[in-house]
Amino acid sequence: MPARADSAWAEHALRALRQAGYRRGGARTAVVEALARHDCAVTAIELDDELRRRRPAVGRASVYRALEQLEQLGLVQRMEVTRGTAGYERVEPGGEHHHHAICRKCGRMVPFEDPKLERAIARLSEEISFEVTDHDVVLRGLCERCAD
Amino acid sequence: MPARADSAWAEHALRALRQAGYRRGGARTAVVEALARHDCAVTAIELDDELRRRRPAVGRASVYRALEQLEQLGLVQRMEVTRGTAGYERVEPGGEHHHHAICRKCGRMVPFEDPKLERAIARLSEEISFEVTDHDVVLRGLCERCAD
DNA sequence: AATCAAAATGAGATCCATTTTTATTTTCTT
DNA sequence: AAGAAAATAAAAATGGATCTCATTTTGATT
Repeated sequence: MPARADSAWAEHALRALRQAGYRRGGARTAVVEALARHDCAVTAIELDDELRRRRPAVGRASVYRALEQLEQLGLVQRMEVTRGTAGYERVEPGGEHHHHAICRKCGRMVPFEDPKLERAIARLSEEISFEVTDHDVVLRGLCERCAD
Repeated sequence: MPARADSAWAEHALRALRQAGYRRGGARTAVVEALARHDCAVTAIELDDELRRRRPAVGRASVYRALEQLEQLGLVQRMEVTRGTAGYERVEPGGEHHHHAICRKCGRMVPFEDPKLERAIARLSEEISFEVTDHDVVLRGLCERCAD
């Protein structure tokens, strides 16, 4: 489980961006720092809300652009959290990562991890004629609170 | 692997709809039959294109409505195929189902199935404090053709 | 068969997350 | 300090999905 306010990840991400040839930029840095503050998936809109009121304000397009670049470098993971809106969360450098159970009623997201699942996916990725770089598992149903 | 043009599924679905209290309706039936013709995920837009030119034409809203009802009853599975667009495909009554590897370059979708993966997910679904009804696994990467 | 309330439908308007455009500012090299 | 390339913000555009509402169809009840 990732720690809250993971500034180690922020440094890691900024370093990786630099190394990938990106120049430094205030908006992108702000997005990285905002992501570091969240311990589970955030939507672009939520990030935009957080960062719009800053001085200087960060534009919506910059948020999306930064998220895309971060995803490209494998620094964040993108997933659909509700119909039509994506959530983003940081990927720990160690490689360990979690997936999510999402409640179809209230939208609550419960993270989980499972080595067996990861192993099955890893094996599978080798077998198919496809260069797999990423995977995403979502369980859907009802959370404790919403279950009848 | 589901057979092409699965009319058994269509009958199954129409029966289930009836049983769920829905009256019969031309648009919904047309959507069911269209889904039965496809052996892998189709987008709502694609279905709309197919059905719009029919006599009588099926409206876009009816396509989305039907898909939502079918999904609710567990008759079709919804998944994100590309950023911001969902794909739908029929769920076989037997319970066997497949997942997809999706190419980030060309969007090509390669279905696969894996009992080990299913088993890992089934076990997991028991363990977490969540009433899991559904799951979705997506592998992303480059397909044979697009791999450098 | 006729009636009627409820359900289903289609066309278009609308919503909303995301992307594109464009003019401006910032970064970094020379 | 100068200039080319990259980054940015604001606004407009895009596009999938949803909503509205007037009309048609369905199926239970006469």
